[in-house]
Amino acid sequence: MKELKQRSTCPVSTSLDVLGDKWTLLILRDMVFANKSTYGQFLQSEEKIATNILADRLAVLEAQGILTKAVAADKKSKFTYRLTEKGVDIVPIIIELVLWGAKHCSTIADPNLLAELQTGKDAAVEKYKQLAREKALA
Amino acid sequence: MKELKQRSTCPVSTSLDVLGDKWTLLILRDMVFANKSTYGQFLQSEEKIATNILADRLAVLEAQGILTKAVAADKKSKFTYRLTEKGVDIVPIIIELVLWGAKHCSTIADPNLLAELQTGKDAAVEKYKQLAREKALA
DNA sequence: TTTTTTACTTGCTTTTTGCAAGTAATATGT
DNA sequence: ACATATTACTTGCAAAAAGCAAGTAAAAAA
Repeated sequence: MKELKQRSTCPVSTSLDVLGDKWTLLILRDMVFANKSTYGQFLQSEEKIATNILADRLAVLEAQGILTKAVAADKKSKFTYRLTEKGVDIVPIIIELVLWGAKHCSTIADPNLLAELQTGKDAAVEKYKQLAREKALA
Repeated sequence: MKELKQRSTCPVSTSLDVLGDKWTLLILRDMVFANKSTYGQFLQSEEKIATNILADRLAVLEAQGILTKAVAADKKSKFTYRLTEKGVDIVPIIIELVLWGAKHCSTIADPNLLAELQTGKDAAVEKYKQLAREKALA
C-alpha cells in the first residue's frame, strides 16, 4: 500500500499531496476524455510517460481510492482501470486546467470541447462526470 | 529567464508543465486566500517550503507572466509579488482543489469558505478573482 | 555603528525521474 | 505442441529535482 505524506491539513495542500505532479492528472485526463482504461493505452499518449512512473502512479491512485483495478473482460492478462466516485470528482479540476491552458498558453484544444465548456461550463462538467460514471460501469 | 519544456500541445498537459508540482499552487493559494505577497510571508506557511525552491518557483511564475515582482512601497529591501490576470485565472483551479480535498480527504477547511463555495460556486469564484485583482492594484 | 530584517545563493545529501533492458503470465498463430 | 506476440510490469543505473543547513549581501532599525 502506497502511502503519501500529508504536509498540512489544508485541502489545497492535501489535494496536491495526491495530484500535484506532472503525470497523475494526465492519466485521469486519458480516462475521462480519451476513454482509456489499460496500462498499454496510457503508455501510448503523446507525452510518453515512462513505464515505471505509470505503474507507480496507478498504484498510488488505486491506494487512494481514485480508481479500481480489475481483470479485463476479454483477456486474463489485461487489467481495466476504472474511476471511483472520488475519481469522477476530479473532472472539474481537469476541466479548469483545460480552460486555463487553452486561454493562456500555446496549446491546441478540441474546438468542440472548448465551445461546450465556454458556453455552459456547469452542464459540460456534469456531462463528463456522468460519462465517466457510465464508463466505470461498463 | 526560466524556460519550461512543453511535453505536448494538450492544454491539460501544458497547464501541468507550469503548475504541476507540489509547491507552485500553494504559493498562489497564499496570495489568493491568505493575502500574502512577500518572500518572507510565503516561507511562513504551514507546509514549510525550502528557500531555494521558493526562489525558483517565484522566478518561474514571474517568467510565465503569472505574477509580477516589484520593490515594496515601504522598504527598498522588500519585494512585493502580485498576480497578473493570467494569475487571477488560476483561482478556479485552486477552488476546485479546495472542494475535492475537503470532500474526499482528511482536511480542515474554513467552514465559511466551504459553505460559500458549496452554495454558490460561480459567485464565490468571481468574488475571489475580484479580490485578487484589487490586491494586485494596491 | 552594531544588529536585525529581507531576500536570496551555495554546497551537499537524498529522493524522484527518466531511460533501456529484462521478466513473466497469458494469448495467438502454424 | 511449439514458437511468437501481447500485456503488464520490474530492475538497474544515470540524471534531475528536492530538501536541508549554512552563508551572503543590501537595507533598515536600534
